[in-house]
Amino acid sequence: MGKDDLILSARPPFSLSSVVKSHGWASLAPFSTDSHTDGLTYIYRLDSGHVVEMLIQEASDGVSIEVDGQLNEVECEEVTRKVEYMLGLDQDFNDFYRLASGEPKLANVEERAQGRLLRCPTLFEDVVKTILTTNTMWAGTIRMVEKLVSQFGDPLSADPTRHAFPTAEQLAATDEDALRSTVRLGYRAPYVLELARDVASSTFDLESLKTVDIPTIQLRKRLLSIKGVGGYAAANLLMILGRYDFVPIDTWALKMVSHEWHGGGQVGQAEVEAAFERWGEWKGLAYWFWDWSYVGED
DNA sequence: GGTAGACCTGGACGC
DNA sequence: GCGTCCAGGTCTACC
Repeated sequence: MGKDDLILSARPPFSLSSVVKSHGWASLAPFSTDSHTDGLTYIYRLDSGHVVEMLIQEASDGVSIEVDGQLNEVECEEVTRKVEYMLGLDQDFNDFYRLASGEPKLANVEERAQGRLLRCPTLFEDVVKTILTTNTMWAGTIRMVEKLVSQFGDPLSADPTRHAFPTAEQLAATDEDALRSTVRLGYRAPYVLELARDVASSTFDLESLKTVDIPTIQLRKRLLSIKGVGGYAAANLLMILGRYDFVPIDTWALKMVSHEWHGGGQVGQAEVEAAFERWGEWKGLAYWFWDWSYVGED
């Protein structure tokens, strides 16, 4: 495989920019955005162990992928499969757009091709990152993920200062003290370690949850069985998995709903759920892309 | 089923 | 430079 020779098409409407801006994942290692090329880069560890940098850019009907170095046919197929999943190229939001067309607060979702949420190549990486978003500021999440990647991920051969996200096996081989003292995970360290060990030992087939054909409520229960994953984290992960039946309720959600419908007064989970109940299986997306009136001080 | 308190880190602030 | 307070979800124990 040479440069610029992978072109993937997406189900329209599609906007790479919308996927990149869909949530904060693009600013967490080993993702990065490139202002010069307006593209998304990701340092990816192939199944073979070979670490490459992928540059993903908008193309006419989808995206182009440029990979540093030569890939064989099997590796090209792997990169194609992963990028299709990460960007949700085949995801269909037409039912959501039809519902949203009557709601002024969601008036632009179709025009902006909003709906897809950027995903990591493995659910393991998405779960670890989600755990690292809980009970901390966003700057703390960025810092923890960066340290986790630089300490335990395999280096990019072209630039050994940059690394891929560590595999479950690599994290399973470390210990709680290292995760606490080096990565500063605090009380999250045993959660990440337990998950890594369960996945590495095949005690927990986490990746199968990407495609498992079970009701959302059951999928949520499986996610909640992971230590460190509570209601907010499970709803966030369900969104990543393309299930939008739950709203990820954090302090920001409470604040937004409070100002949108309750005059800034105190609200709880029940009020947030009630506010989006009418959106049914799309309530997570309706919440996510809602055009909030309150901009606040943060 | 609901609730209180502990868990950690880093930033802000006062002294 | 040091101490204190605070923000951020989840877990566990208890009622």
